[in-house]
Amino acid sequence: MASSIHDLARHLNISIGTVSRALNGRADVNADTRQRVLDAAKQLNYAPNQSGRSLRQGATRSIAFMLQPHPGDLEYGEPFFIPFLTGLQARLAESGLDLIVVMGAPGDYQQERLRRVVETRRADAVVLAWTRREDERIDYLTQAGFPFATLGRSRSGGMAYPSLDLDFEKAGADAVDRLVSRGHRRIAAIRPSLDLNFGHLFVAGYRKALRRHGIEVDPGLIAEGFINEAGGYQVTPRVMLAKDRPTAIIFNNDAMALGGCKALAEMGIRPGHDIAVIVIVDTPLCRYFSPALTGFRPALEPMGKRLAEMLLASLPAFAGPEGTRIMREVWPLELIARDSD
Amino acid sequence: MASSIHDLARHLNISIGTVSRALNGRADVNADTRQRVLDAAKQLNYAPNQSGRSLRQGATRSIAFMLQPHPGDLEYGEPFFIPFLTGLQARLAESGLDLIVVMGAPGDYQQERLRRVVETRRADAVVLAWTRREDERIDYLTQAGFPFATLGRSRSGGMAYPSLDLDFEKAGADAVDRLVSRGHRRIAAIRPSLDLNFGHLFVAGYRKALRRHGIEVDPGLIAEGFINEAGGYQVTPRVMLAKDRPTAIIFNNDAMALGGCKALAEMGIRPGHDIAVIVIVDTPLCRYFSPALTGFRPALEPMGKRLAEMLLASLPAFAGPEGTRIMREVWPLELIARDSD
DNA sequence: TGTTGTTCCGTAAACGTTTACGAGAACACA
DNA sequence: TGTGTTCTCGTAAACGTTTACGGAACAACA
Repeated sequence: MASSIHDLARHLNISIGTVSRALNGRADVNADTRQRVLDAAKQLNYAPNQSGRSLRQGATRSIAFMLQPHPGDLEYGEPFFIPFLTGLQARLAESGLDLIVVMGAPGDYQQERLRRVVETRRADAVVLAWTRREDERIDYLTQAGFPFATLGRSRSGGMAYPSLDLDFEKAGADAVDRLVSRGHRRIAAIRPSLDLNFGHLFVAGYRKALRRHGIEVDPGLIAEGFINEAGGYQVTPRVMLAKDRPTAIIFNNDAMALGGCKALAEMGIRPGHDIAVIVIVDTPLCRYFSPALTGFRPALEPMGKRLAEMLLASLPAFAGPEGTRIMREVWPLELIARDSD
Repeated sequence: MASSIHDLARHLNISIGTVSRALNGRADVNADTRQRVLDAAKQLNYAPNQSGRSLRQGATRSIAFMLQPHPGDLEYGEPFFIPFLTGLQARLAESGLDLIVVMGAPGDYQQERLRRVVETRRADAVVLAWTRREDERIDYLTQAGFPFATLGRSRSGGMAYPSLDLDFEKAGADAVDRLVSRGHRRIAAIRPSLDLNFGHLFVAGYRKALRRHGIEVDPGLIAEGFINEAGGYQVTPRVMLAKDRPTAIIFNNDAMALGGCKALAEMGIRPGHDIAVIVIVDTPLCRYFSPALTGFRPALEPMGKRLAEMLLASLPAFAGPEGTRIMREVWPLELIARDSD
């Protein structure tokens, strides 16, 4: 089954050097020799051995993405990344690169897996997600001189790498603006750990907008939970027990909102009627929930494509004009108004 | 940064052969030579180049899993697999194997990507999911003699491979039993394409149980939709317009149920009050939905571990006693009774 | 004829490992 | 002293590629 370049050479009675050159489209090979090689390759079902090629070229032609279940949540994972990965893979494939996703264990913060990928040279570059405010992965990669790009910002690594993020800060502010314009002044925020940079940004925007409207930020209206259904469920009652009850809640994401709405329902509070609800990162769940939840929709697949482009531009082997090396982009989050606020 | 076995040898003034033997724990190397090598390896931050090793050994020490967004759904993907992959990766890591997930484009049915992985020898074995009733991927792999295992059954490939599946047929039947015992006789089923084997199995169990109870199967109460929120939303009204309205609906999975409940809500029908709802594959969403949805919970992470074990047992390099080669297991689905039925 | 250039191809080294083979040293034993 | 055994290590080949280099064949031109 496994036919090598030697098989082709023997079959055609030419040297392996010529076969390789023909396969790789080099100029110094006769046109019909090339054709014969190509035909034979098809006939013998030839495909280059990736290990041999990588070894010789010092490049694997593949990009690694690290996927990891939420800490504290082994039940279900993050559907968020699938469309992003689809876009990423599509663009990388255009340049002949494979995308491989390496799974990490739930708790280990990826450090070990990352080292393993880098040191055993399993990939030519890495794409990071779930960036933390201070992110040791980024420090490690910059210090090791290994190419990478991130989905999400961080303060680590001197920002000398391509990164693409969503404007969670603006979304947080927009959510507040919208609620205030509808008469709300007691607005709660349910967020994940501030260590997660998007959580930090969301709350930063939320605070800023409140102040702009002359509303004092009440710490009792901000609560932190695990970034899943259980987190929202546990934490939402806490803000509802504040002296002066909130009339609106902004949730970081769909899962937290789902858990939160469950808690509200158990307290006899109906989202969309008795309280306004907005979620920052919109998903199909928000759309099909009853009431349909107002949220901000990210363009995940285009983002995947774009980050691939930015990463490619930073790789010497693919770089275009020198000027376009490091890029940092922040994409807007589009408000989808529905029934919950 | 990248230190090779030659660097170690030069540094210690011994031959690369000895270094390699020391690193690989072979017997014919002096105890303190080994210790010196190990120390130097740590000091020089040595990690074996994966390409070199694979090339020499003819094995990559990694297993591939194919992940692919739903056809017709580029918005969000399948969180189902994350805990499964976590279990898979954990068990594989114990045997020194890496798990890589290769992303496919949404439409391409994986055939091309699969060929690519196999022919370029990027992995030593493959794990397949979303098995179809007749699955050309399985045919291809068996015919190519490439090791693999599947999450889900199929009729393809002569069953000469390890596979692990959930008992969707029994779950379908159990759901019917439960509903009948609560007085329902008009029970609808919302399913995905019958080509997806779990969809087929679920409906088979549903039909069988109905007949056992002497209830005629009404084709008007079975509807097919995309296996996502939109699918459930589109298709649910169809069964509700049957002459003799159903009093209960069984949904294939959470996303379809979410869409279906939305459609019901718009018709003024309240799940748990006006109609009973059960979903086959339970998720946290079911638990936190209002009303909480009765469903059947799979043990995803243990399943990942188990399938890894079965796959390992089928690989010559890892096989234990010869007798334990091909295994096929079907795991039960545990009913979680909640408020929706 | 001699020189120069072009086109095409073969040779061989190199990438970083693992491993079969053999050899030197040390030791045991008669 | 001679023989055999054991321990330890070095040598070199091999895995499947890519590619620098050089050479053969031929054409063009003076």
